[in-house]
Amino acid sequence: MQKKVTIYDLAAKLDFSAGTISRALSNHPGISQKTKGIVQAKAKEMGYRSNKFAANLSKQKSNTIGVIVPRLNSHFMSAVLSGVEKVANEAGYNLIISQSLESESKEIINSQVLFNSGVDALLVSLAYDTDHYDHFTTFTNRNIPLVFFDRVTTLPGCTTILINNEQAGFEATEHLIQQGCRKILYVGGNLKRNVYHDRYEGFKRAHRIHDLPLTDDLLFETDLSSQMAGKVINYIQNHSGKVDGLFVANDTLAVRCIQELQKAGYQVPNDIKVVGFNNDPISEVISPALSTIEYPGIKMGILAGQSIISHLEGNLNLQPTDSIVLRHKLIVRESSLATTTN
Amino acid sequence: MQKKVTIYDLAAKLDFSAGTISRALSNHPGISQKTKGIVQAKAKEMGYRSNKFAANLSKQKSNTIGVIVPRLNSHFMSAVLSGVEKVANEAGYNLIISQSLESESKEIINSQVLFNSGVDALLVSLAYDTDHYDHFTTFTNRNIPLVFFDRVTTLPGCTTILINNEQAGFEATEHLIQQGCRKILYVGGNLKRNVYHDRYEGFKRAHRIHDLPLTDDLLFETDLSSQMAGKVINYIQNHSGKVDGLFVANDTLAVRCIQELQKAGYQVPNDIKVVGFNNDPISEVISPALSTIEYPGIKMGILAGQSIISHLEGNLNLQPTDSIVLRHKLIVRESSLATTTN
DNA sequence: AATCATTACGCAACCGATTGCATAAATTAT
DNA sequence: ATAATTTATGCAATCGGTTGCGTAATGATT
Repeated sequence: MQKKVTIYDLAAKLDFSAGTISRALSNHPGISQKTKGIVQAKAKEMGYRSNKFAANLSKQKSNTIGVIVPRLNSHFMSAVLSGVEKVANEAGYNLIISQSLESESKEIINSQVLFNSGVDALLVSLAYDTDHYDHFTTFTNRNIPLVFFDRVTTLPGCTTILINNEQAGFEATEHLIQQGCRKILYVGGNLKRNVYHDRYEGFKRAHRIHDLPLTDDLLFETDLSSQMAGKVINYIQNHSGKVDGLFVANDTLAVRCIQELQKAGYQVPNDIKVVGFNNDPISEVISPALSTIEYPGIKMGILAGQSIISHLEGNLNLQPTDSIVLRHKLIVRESSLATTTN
Repeated sequence: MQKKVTIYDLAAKLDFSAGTISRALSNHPGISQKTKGIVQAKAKEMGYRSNKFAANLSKQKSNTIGVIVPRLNSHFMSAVLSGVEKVANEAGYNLIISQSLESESKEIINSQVLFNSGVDALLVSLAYDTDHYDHFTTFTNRNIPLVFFDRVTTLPGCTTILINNEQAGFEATEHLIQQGCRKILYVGGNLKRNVYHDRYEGFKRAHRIHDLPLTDDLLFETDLSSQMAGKVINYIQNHSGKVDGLFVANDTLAVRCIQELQKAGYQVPNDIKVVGFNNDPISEVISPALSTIEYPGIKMGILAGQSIISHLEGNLNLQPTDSIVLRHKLIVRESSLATTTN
């Protein structure tokens, strides 16, 4: 069990004051090069390591960014986190990551824990059922940068990072319409989450613009668990009209739906055309390959990280109330193509 | 900008000493119920929040677990992290997660940063090219629990959590042999990493036991990037013998290989049978569905978390040098089945 | 050589909570 | 009523760096 070396140990050994040691180690201009050299050499020799607790305490800054996501283990989320981590790491920030597991109460607890842990900033993607946002005021009150990504809400002074879900929903739906679909079912998540709500809005706009009647029975709200695929197919089978298109709010569920459809004897895309969302790796692997909306996870993470860090470092090239909208892209694959070419 | 409330503010308002406030808040037995009630009520009223830095500094404990993984964004890793986070969160620990991005130098830096951040324990899955392990002695010297998972090394006093890769490799290979394969190519990662090395050992053992000749040209070492799939197929095409089996060390690459094989005109499983590793979601989606080894990510995460926490809390039901081996399972799907039934 | 600027460093307060020890107050025993 | 306990609280040092301000030492200026 090695004993720890403090600046006081160094000070004693070198006959300097602790203050000088501290400044020498942090390369303060008021310390001579010679002294810095001596101190830094000795520090290395004695295996000195700065105690972050003490430093944080006196600087009132932790160099830590808190993150709350619904779950870690999705392709999209881990891509975002990977991007954030990369940027944060390069800028010398640590990441404390926690999961709300889609529960508002856990989100509240986690945000308080992170607050108490003294994070310098907080990055959040909202839980499935979050209704109130009071737990975030603690941060805004203290001027701690608060950034939302993907599943966002508009809180005064907070940056949001997302794609244009309405437009993406529109494009996906319009594409299906152009491929000949007349009865398209929207399979989404909780409509109070912007992402599912906005996509539905785009879905509706596409119907309006293309003069396609839209009834409430073409909205299927789910919790996005993969078990829902079976229910979706049941719903389709029992539906009065002949559903010929499916716009599913994530690829995982879309793929399950395709599998269930095939099991139930449907041909994709001949009987039903399907478009997913996210461009998850599985979308390229399923047969037929799934048309989807490319959703730039890593880029979103990098931008989120950069935004936060520029806030923190004061390079406010972004107004604190800014909203960053990333480009998305409809990727057309076989699952949605009309077979007019044969 | 709210001002922060300290125990001194509470002490002043309530005319107690700071020590009493501290004890009252932490439910110390030497404080009367009445006082505790008063203090806790006032603390809530004034919005008091404990300053972790100060607490950490005086307690020399951070309630934080550091994690270093090669990358966040893989199905397996995010599953593990999800499990760890769940356990840690429930036990009141924070997780600081960092990526080595498969580079030893970044792993070294990250470990030092985490050390300086005062993590109470460190959980590591090694980078692709890590050769030396000196950067971990800082932790063992200070009796900071160090746990390796999946990509492990044996360091004195460290727990490792993994599956029996040798046996898994054996089973996968034996299965291919039993399905009639005679020339099986092992497509693995860096052989100095236990996981790829051990699977190769199992691969060899299966050959020995089944009296199948094994030559060095049946080992294809890769960096596991998906671009390698093309090279694997080239290699197969130019190979003197007719390769009829493929054992690939992860599903992502295995799926790419299947796709490339199909592009090149091979029939899977008729011409070449394929077994992957990890039971990634894509393995069920590809056609033909990919045989693979089930690899319990979340469970591994949960166990890793529990192991660390029991170390920290002193419930040493595990000897510090213990190694935890999780059960794996060969999942047979179409990609490896002999078509004897038709 | 005397004066003025710089430069290099030390002093000591501070960040906020924890905790061993001492003491005062309340309770019980004699 | 007094001594012996028990209970409740205060005191003050401690954790390890950081930083504003003051001063000594060095060098430049005339």
